Amino acid sequence: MDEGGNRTFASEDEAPRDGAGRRPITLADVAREARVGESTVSRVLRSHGSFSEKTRARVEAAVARLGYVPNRIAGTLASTGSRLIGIVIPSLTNIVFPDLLRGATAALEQEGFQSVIAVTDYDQDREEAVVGSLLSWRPAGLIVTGLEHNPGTRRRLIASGVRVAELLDIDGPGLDIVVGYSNRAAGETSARHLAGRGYRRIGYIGHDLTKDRRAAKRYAGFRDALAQAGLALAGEERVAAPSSVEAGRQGLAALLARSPDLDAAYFSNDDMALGGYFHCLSAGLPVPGRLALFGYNGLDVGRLMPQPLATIRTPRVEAGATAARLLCAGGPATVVDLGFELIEGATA
Amino acid sequence: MDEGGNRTFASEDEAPRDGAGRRPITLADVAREARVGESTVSRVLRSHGSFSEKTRARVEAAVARLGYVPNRIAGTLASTGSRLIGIVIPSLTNIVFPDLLRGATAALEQEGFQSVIAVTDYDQDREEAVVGSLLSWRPAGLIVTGLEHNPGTRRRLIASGVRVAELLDIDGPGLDIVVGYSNRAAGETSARHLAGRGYRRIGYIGHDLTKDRRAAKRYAGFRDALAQAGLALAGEERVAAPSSVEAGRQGLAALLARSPDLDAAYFSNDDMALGGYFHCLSAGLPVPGRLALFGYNGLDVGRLMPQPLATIRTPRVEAGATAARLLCAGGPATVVDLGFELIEGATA
DNA sequence: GCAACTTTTGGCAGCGCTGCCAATCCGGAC
DNA sequence: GTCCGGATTGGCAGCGCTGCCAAAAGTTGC
Repeated sequence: MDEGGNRTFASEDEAPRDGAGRRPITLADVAREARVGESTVSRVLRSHGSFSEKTRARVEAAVARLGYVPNRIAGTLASTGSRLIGIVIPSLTNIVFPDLLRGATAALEQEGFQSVIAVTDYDQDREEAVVGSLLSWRPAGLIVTGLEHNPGTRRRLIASGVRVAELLDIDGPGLDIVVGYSNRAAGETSARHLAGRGYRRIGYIGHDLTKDRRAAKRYAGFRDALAQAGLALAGEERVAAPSSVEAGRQGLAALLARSPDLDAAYFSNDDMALGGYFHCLSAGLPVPGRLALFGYNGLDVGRLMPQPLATIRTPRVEAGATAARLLCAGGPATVVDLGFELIEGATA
Repeated sequence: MDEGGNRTFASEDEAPRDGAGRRPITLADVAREARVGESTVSRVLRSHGSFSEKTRARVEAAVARLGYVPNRIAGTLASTGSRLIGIVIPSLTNIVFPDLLRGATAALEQEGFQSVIAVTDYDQDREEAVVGSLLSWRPAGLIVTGLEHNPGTRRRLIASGVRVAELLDIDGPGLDIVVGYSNRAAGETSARHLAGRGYRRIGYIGHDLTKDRRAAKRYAGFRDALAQAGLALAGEERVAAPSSVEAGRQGLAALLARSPDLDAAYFSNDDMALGGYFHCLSAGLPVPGRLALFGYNGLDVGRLMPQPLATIRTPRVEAGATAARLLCAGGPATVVDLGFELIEGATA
């Protein structure tokens, strides 16, 4: 039945069992060992249907004796649903997405699901490709980030008939389940906060907004709310790179070089803001006396800075967990607004 | 041939096609549509075996027309290898592991593999459970973290016959492929560096070492090298929590309260060290004049602090990528020492 | 035009498991 | 002892795809 060292085998039943490379052990082997039918083994292993206690013991003993590991590939093919959830995130560099994963995998595990992840690098074409790739595993559901997808992605998602949860944004129409918060409102809240505190010459330091649509929405909300307060951005710097501490530090330095008279800086993310804070420390700029700083996301690190960072805390872990639970539960399409929280901190 | 409002269907072949919920489209549908055999479609889709250009075009047109998505579950069951790699990491909170994932998923994608991830929360029993769960997907390989596993996990890994890569540690015997660096040597290097700079009253601030075996190895190496230099730890603080900025900040504060005369602090991780740095800033302790700080991992944030953090840079992304490539390549068992790099920084 | 190949193609038996259905067993009730 | 209904159990047809093998279609050389 397979490459047998140099003995020969009278019947397939005598072929060497697994252990480390031989014929894999199957449900049929367990059934034979336990002297019951295959369906009985299947029922016992899934605790589904009825069987006697004696049978259960027999089967479990056989499983242990043979070291049987069920083959979920076969199980999934034979049954319908797959107990796999695909998760598509733009990046693993920004801690925001591991947070989301964390919430999702924890909730999925409780429900007995497994997650397959894919990373898009904020590229919509890659998103389309990885969505296709994930769909080929016939997942029970898909978690994607944001509401903006290119037409091919939308088409695939819709055509697949798979439940989809779109995360971390609710500013726009969703396909099915939407879990997140309003980035636009977060931007507005940030602007109102800074304006309310009396800052007038406010600058913006952001990363690549064409790729990060949620950051673009915060930016738009921020500008609009400033305008309502009779203000305009006193300067801005877009770093053509993903959000990072370094981008924030260099961005603020560059912006101050051009517009030295800013009194506040709004960053597209907390890690950018932390970079800005480091710049202020290095340059000897008192915060917030000389320059106020405001971030976004509410990372732990901001809370622990000598002066806690003024920011917006977003429920990322909760979003992942909520989406996972909704997907598993299989209810109707919904939009869940988890909201966000203004953290006043001490830097603005 | 596809979704027809409320007609009835003469034969199963006329049953409504997918679109959003009907009978899923299969390879057989594509074959019929393209008027070729199923195996021909399969060959074209996998670019495997030979077929004419004309046939390729016909098949691709049919695929596009029907919106066919191959079913990898069925494909995997029918063929042998699964093009899935399971990745087991202890945590998603510490950026180290997303880094590892990043390297691995990027390399895997190039090879046409997909990754399934599972998180253990530094718990060996959970590791055993998730390894079992991942093995049931019959992955082509498994990436796990560290060399320490409980007996059940080892048994399963060995019995499965699946290739395994153990990452981020090379201090001990491995099962198959081992990719990483010596944590012990990193601890030693750190101690020698501090001792060489003339620090004499060195304290240690660490997180939960019973769970994080690699941190424990660094700690052991650090103590041993100090001893060789005729020194001993002048104090230590173990925070009973995972590594975090907060743990570092509180840990250093607590340690200094007990041992105010320390001249240097060695942290189990960079995020702990960053917390320590924040404490120094808040408490007005000059760094490194009053207290030197030394971390581990070489996170970006350390490089961008007003005074770059003295630390050890570890090749985490590279480790993930290397392991992924080795697993896909299928060579012999090996140990790959990627080494680490001392970053002198300005805090020690 | 034909033999000898090579390329292209189709048919079909599984891969290992689950779902359905029929068979068997068991414990009263009669 | 017999009959009945529910609890257990086994058999077997797929799930959708790939691998193998043989058939069909082209090619080339004479």
